[in-house]
Amino acid sequence: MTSDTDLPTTFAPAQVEGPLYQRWVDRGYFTADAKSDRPAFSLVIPPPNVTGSLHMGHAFEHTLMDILTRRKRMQGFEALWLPGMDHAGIATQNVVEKTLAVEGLSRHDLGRVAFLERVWQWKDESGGTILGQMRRLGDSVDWTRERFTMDAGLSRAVNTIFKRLHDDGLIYRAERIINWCPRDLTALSDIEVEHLEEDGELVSIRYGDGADSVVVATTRVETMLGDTAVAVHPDDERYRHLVGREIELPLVGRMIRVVADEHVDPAFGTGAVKVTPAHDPNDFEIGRRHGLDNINVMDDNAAISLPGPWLGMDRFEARSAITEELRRLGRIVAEKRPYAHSVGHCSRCGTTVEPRLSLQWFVNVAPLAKAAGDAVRDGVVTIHPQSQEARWFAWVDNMHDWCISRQLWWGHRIPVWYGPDGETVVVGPDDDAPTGEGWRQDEDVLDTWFSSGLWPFSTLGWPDQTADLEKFYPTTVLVTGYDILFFWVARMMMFGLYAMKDDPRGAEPFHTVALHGMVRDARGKKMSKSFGNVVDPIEWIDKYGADALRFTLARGANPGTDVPISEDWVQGSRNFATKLWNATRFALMRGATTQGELPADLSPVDRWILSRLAAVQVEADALYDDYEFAKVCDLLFHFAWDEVFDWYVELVKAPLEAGGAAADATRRVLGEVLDSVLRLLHPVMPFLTETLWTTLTGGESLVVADWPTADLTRRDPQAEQEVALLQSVITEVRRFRAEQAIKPRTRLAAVLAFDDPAAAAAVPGYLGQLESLAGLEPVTVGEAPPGFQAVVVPGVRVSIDTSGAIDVAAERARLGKLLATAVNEVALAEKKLADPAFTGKAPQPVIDKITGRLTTAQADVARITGQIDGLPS
RNA sequence: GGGCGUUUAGCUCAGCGGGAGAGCGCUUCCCUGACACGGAAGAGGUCGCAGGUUCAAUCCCUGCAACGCCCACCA
Repeated sequence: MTSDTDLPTTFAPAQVEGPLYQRWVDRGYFTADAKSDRPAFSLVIPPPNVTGSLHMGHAFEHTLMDILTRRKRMQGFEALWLPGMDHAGIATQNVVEKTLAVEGLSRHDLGRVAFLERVWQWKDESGGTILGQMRRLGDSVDWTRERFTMDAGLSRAVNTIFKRLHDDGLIYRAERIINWCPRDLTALSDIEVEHLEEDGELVSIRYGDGADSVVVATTRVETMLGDTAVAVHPDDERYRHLVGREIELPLVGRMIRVVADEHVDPAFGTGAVKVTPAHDPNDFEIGRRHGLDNINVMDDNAAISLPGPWLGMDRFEARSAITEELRRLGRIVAEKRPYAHSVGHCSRCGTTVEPRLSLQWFVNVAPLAKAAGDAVRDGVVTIHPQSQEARWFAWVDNMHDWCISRQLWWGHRIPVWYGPDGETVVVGPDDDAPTGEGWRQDEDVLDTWFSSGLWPFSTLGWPDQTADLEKFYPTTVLVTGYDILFFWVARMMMFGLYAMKDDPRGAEPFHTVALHGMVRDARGKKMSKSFGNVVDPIEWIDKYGADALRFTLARGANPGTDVPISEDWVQGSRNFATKLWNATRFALMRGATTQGELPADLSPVDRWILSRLAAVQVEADALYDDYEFAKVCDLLFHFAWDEVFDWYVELVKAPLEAGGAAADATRRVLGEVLDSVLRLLHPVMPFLTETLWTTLTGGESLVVADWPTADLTRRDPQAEQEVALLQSVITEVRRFRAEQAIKPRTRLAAVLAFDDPAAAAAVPGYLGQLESLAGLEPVTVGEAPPGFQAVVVPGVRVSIDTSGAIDVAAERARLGKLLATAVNEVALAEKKLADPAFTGKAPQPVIDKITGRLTTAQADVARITGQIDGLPS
């Protein structure tokens, strides 16, 4: 009766996973064919500069994408990841590769090396960031800006979009106030600036003298050197006499104008504002309106550049020095310290950002952002979960122009050339760069999000009309974290909608944005180096298996919310994996098979589990479709473990022992159920299910197997009811035994009697199961002899031979508790039903439900009372 | 300064107008020939606080509190 299985007795993930992965790759399961006539399912996988590195968050993201892809592939789609790490050709990755080369690693080590993380986290002795490191490595690595090379395809795409936007007037070069990082020596876009609440100072200074004086306040005293005006509100009576006149700027001695501008809030402070057009965005706008001069007072390092006593002094030193001097001159009217206000910091290195006038390249985002907002508003693109849409609109509808030039060492150089006579030429993808004396290319590189924003189509060969682009654009879904909604998703939307606007298939880069949360530790804390709670996914994969880690991540993946993860959970998943392994092994030993048709004549237990399977399949499909991975995992976990393994397999043991046609049928059903369960679980536990499934079915691979579809004709409410009754009989007897402290090995004789025909018809068919699962032996049907103790469930009385030796007190206590809840239930239901307000207004189904509840509760009361009365005194 | 979210069992989280759920942890019993990474039976919550709407509120509304996140050019 025991058949051979290929499964080792113990489950060792490592021995299963590596070889399988290689086999899938070798057979091309991970490549997609643009020419196939299968429907396309494509998703965008973030380039490495987006995901950062192969840390837990990356593992999480990969897990979600792979879950989607595997299921879709099984459902008959041509599934494509765009384009996977192997094709990544963006600038950052080149840097990374060179870095890895220095350490003697290759890209194939990516799975084990948290590569980019390392690059970003590098600090030299002075606390410098990546820049310093690159300079340090400069001797051994050839990566100067000029010689930097990029993937040709991406380069072409970047140049194409740049030129198109420029020619449409959507990219321009201008002097604007930008966020400047004096440490990294580069401009930053708005979202690269992190605002932090800080204790600063608010200093009120008197400008001008006598009747022509006015008090202004500032948190950045040093900028006063560049003031070119004082602004007041046009309707402010207090200052009306000053408007248009000039007053003297202290320390500097320059005469500055008093201007009237709507921007000034007369109720704030003194109602007068110092205007520094070169160091404040608001002031810059005021300056533009009034034709003021822009005086830049700092150099790239944020040291004072204005000739005078403070020349060369750092901005913060200058702040106190200048304050001191003003105080000496009696110019300071008030000082508020500490003054809490928020200050911008470089998101890369933490340095306080200096708003500063600078000549940079910008994208005019208004029309692009509007399109991005409309796409979601019009339902062309769906953001999932929907609750995140609000954030999207708030952002997209209020976006400022995007500063895209960076003074960094890596990145895609701006495709603009300047001629000796002031010419400016934007070089398109098919143009030759101008040559000759005096021509030079713009020194700056593009914001990394500029090239990343092209990802969905540049990776498909755009601007060429490739077969890939034809088939896979627009992509089906983008899976990514809510933290980069604005960084990356927004850029892809803007570029996609713009660049592909003439595409008949649709311009949007993806139809659905599925947002997930951040991976956190067991206490819900963000994983971070400083907390010391960062876990390398490889560590847990080695310890518990990739399936265990993946199942854990998937099981925590509620859309849009963060995922706490801890070793305990991974252990739990590993336990589930082991359970699956052992259960399947057992089934194989008992001859479970997937060969042949399902027999028409099945036992109620077989019909029950098939019925449940059909229900679970329907539910699982709906959840998978809705990106509800946590719920899918939960559903399948409980169906497999509780229903299939703990009940079905146990109930079926006795019939299988008995043999015959019924046993053959059950072997087939067992095979059928496992087959489907393994398929359903494959997306979330690919390695384990592949091994088990191929052994069970002899099939080639789950990767190319069909997704199971629910057979609704198998739904069988009667069988479900019957088994539910059986389960409650067994459970009640077990509970009785446990409370009576009856040794598990002790076999007790029992006699069954029935209170309703359905039970009388069903239960006698399960005497074998009652014996093995409830520890009863022998079990007969008939009149209960005196002295037997009755365990009663609705419809069935099980009289058990306890040889008079039962713990009456314990039993009385147990029954008393049951009675109390039943009595309570009756009272509650009666009260409700007696209330005309309830019966008058509640919907009929609810009333029926309560009525039904009352009936059962009343029956329970009678039943339990009878039991208590039957107890020996 | 705006906006959003969270508050349910010891921990991490589901649920969301009509009988409080899961995983882990905990208690008791059991090494029964698939599995002790297991099996069986349990304990544990006035669903943040205060009002309101409703026949009915953990679920809807209002206020409050705590925590968290995002956004922000108010000197």
